[in-house]
Amino acid sequence: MDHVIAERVQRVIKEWCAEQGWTDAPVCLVERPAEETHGDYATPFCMQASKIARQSPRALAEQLSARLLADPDVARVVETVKVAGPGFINFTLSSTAYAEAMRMMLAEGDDIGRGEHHPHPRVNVEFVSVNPNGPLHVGHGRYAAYGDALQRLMKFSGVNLATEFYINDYGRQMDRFGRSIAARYAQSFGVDLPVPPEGYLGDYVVDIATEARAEVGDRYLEALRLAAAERRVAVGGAPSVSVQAPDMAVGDGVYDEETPDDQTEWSDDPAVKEAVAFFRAWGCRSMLDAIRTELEEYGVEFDVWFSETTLHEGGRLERVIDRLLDSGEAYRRDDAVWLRTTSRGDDKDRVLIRANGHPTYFAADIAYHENKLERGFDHLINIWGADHHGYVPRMEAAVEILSGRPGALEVIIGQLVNLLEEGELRQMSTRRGEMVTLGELVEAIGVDAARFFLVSRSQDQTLDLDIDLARRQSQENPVYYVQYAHARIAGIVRNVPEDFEAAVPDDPAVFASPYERALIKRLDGFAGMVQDAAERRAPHRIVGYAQELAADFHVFYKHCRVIGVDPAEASSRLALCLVARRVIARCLELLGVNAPESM
RNA sequence: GCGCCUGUAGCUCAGCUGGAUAGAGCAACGGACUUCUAAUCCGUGGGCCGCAGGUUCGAAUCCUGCCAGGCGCGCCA
Repeated sequence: MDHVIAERVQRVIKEWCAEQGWTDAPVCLVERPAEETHGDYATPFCMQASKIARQSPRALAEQLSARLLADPDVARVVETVKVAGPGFINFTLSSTAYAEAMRMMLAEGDDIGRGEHHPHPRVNVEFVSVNPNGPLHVGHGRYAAYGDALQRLMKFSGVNLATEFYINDYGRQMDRFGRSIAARYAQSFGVDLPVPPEGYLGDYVVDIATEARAEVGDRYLEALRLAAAERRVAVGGAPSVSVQAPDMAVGDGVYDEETPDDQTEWSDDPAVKEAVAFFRAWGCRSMLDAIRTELEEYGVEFDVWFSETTLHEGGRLERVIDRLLDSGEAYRRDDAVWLRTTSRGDDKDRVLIRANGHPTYFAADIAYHENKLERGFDHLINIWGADHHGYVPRMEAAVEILSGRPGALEVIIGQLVNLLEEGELRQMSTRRGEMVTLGELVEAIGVDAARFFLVSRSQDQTLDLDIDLARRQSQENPVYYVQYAHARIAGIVRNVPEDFEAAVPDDPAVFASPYERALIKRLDGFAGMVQDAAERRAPHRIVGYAQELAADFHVFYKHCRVIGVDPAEASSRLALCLVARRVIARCLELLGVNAPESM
């Protein structure tokens, strides 16, 4: 309907401009006015063209509206043409336009709104990508809901796309996690081996240690006794570090390098190292299983799970760094290897290999993104939390160097979730184990409400989530409003007599009410909304659209009966219901929310 | 200090590649169920769109400055 009317109006106006001899006339926009009394469509063309025409916008509009009405193609779908306001031309649609639009939408079936599939470019969307050393928290839930809705939306709009989870299973944080589990394991045997000061103190660490003990018994007990003994010597008899959490948030400025615990480790004894390696691997597998299961229950699945460790083990890092050195994009200075990211807009060059010989996280990320490009992806989308936005310029520069073209990497920064409980801001820390997990949120309000709510706001907006409200809201959450519309339609369809057929008869009396027309117009806007939301990476628009659609349906439902009216009206309304049901179901599917048949 | 994000109704937020009288949900108040599900519908009240300039026929939207909040700025991950 949008295109049908826009094209016809634009053609007439273009012809008219040509007759006037204007070569640089402005583009004629045809849009839906915000105010319903202004008609179904409107164009501000005359205001824009009045300068060239050397006439007032209104005078121009009078001439053009007469011309438009005289055109048979326009007259078919347009009921009235009016000049209004400062010089708008407003149109209202004819009943023929509604009937034609409905026939087209009905014929599209389940594919209504689906974009044409484009095999190129191949797009990779990476999101969530956490260290597997703790449960997912609410912020991850937001990025998961956003990323998954975005990938579903982009696929539906026609993009060739695969999703990916990067497992940060390498490095110091994982070592600390391994030693935290080892300490809990040792403690379960009564050994005084405290959790490291930079370790993880959540109860789930104890659970993992318990599982490990059930599996391996006391196999690592002696090694950890040794670690406890050596450690006591190393700290010179000072009281061992309390098992209680230090009052310290993540990222409070304490440099990791200066943490003595990391420098001394527990012991150089091979048996101790082996024990720590075991608990690190055990914990990683255990957490990863838990995360995968939790995401599945949350309705989020990935095409590829990519382990950072495989980059280090396969010699990939060395290869890519050699390549960068050969090409001159990287260089050596002060015993370190640097990447010349300043050549691509970064503030300063970045270290790839530290003076101590260890690669940085950045180096691993470069190897990883090179791998994505080698796997044939043309466009890489990464969804990161706001706390990583300082990392964006160097990564964009790196991918530009790797791919040879700017813009191959698109980083979408998601803002954080502030949790409010009893009106108080709740600080979160993975290591202290003090946080609201995604699991707790889902338990409180359910998957449907959690996903619907967490994706309902623009991702670049910080989101205040009041836990108490979320708990209470379970009955009045907007998600139920949309689901209820779906269930109501399902009810109608169930109750329709067998011989009923959905169809749009050629009868001017069909779709005469404003309630039916509003619903048809809304449904007609679905395809445009999909394309727009996909291009803008804005799945929250689906939420707004779905609520508006549901509202239009509930009004229709109140005023227009389907069963028990005359046959032409009944079959046309049934057609309207079927299309509405498909579109609501599609919106909910794109959001990862259930579309219930009854409630 | 520099960079990114954000300031819109009592609350949570849409609208931001410029269009007419700025919207929704929640909260408040008043109505509507003999008929396909009342988790619904109808109505009422509620706004210097952070502030000040600029561009434009037209600015919540674009530009500049200021104010306020969040995040970031390491040879950490």
